[in-house]
Amino acid sequence: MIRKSELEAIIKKDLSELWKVLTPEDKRVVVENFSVRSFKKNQIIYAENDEPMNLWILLDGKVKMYKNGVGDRTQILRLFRPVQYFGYRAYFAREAYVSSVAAFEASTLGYIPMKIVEQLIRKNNDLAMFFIHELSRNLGGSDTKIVNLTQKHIRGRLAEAILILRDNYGLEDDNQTLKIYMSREDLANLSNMTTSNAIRTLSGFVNEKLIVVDGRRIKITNEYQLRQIARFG
Amino acid sequence: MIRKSELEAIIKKDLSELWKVLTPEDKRVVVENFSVRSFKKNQIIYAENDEPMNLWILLDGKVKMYKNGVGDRTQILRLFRPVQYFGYRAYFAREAYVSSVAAFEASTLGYIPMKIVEQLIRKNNDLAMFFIHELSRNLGGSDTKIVNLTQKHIRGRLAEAILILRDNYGLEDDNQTLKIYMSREDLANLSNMTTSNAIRTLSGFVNEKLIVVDGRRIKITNEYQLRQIARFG
DNA sequence: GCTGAATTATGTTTTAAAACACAAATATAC
DNA sequence: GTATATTTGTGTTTTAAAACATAATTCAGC
Repeated sequence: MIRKSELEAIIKKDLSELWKVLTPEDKRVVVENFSVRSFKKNQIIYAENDEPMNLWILLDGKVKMYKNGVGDRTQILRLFRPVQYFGYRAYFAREAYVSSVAAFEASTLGYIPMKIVEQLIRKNNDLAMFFIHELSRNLGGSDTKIVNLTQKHIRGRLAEAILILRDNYGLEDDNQTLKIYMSREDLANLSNMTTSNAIRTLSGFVNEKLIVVDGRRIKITNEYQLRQIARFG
Repeated sequence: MIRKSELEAIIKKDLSELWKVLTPEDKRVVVENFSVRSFKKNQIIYAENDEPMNLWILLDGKVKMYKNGVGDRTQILRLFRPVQYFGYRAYFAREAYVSSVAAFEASTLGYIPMKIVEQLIRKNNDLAMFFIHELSRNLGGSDTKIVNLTQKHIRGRLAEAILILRDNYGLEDDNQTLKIYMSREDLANLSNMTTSNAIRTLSGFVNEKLIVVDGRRIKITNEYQLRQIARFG
């Protein structure tokens, strides 16, 4: 159990983007209704068809949003890093979740009942604009992803996935190594291909000296060329 | 030029969903800033990379939102019918349009500067919730589309496209014929395939007696089977 | 440390869909 | 009403990616 003062410190520090638009009264409501929960690696946070109850806030760790399609295949739709918010879309749409969310690695999450969030939104326009902005950016990304995943070839899709990982999670101190270490299968599910093809194409990039791979560690050595492949591949 | 009283009548009738959440003062602002414009068949309403200026309202006709990808290929992302709203996403995301919108057939559209809409939203929470709801539903649809277009086979994608057209534009009085008459190319662009494959697959459905085709007229004769193909194809 | 499971790797075969080619039918322009 | 362009329709070839098969390697549990 976390003490209330400690909790308030976490919220203030990590929710800054949201926090700064809240009134003192709003802040009190958030603190009263905020909970923290830890998830193990691969643990599911919520699943497709579940009823949306909470606004989730990733405080520490890495999380993937994905959707299961036809015949065992999985598509990773979005990746989250601290401090990002999810779980609100289905609630606002008044429908069940259309995707699942699971932890990539051991992660800490905060959550607030969506009913509380909705009450706050109905009184605070800046908060409403925050969600409008988030939803709008996600929708643009989703529309762009449709075209990338359907029209680009395998090499282009994988190159793009690698660059997305770089943009999302950043690089280690060497300024080259991706800060996320994911399985070939996840890499495949992110870029709409089979695991074998992810492995094969990744090896291709290594042969072409675009990247250096050591287990799950990916080091980008020729970003320019990788970007070319992502654009036209 | 349309008279103000006439304009107000159009707005009240067609914008009802939005209209009913507006205060008298909001309504006055909408009427003052509302314009109407006609578009010919295939005319572009706005294009990718344009700066978003207006909230568009389709009053009459049919409109497609699409995105050009690699090598001439086009993906139709969404279809609109009266009275639906678009053009606001990019403005809220503070980015240029990532897709284009064009008229399928001769259409009439209303538009309001997004600056005005934003001012209204900042004062009216119900209006904010309206856009949150719209964005949320679109985002769910877009995420689902990603999986459908990447994982289903050609037959499944086309079957689904036909059912989407049915849900979007409804049926003629015979309760079987789609109320939209689109080219094989548009049908292909909607379901992520080449025009030849759209033609070929459509012929296949005719042979299997799932549909009857007469030029651009599509009559659904075996909806159950079509739905099966859409689900598992 | 050993054992079984999961992950990574690579070669081969199969297949779905694109690309190409060309003809027929419609639609559009003059 | 004729000419031209566009759309529709089919057959054939090519190709990108999946499916299948089988090791090698790494990881996790006991």
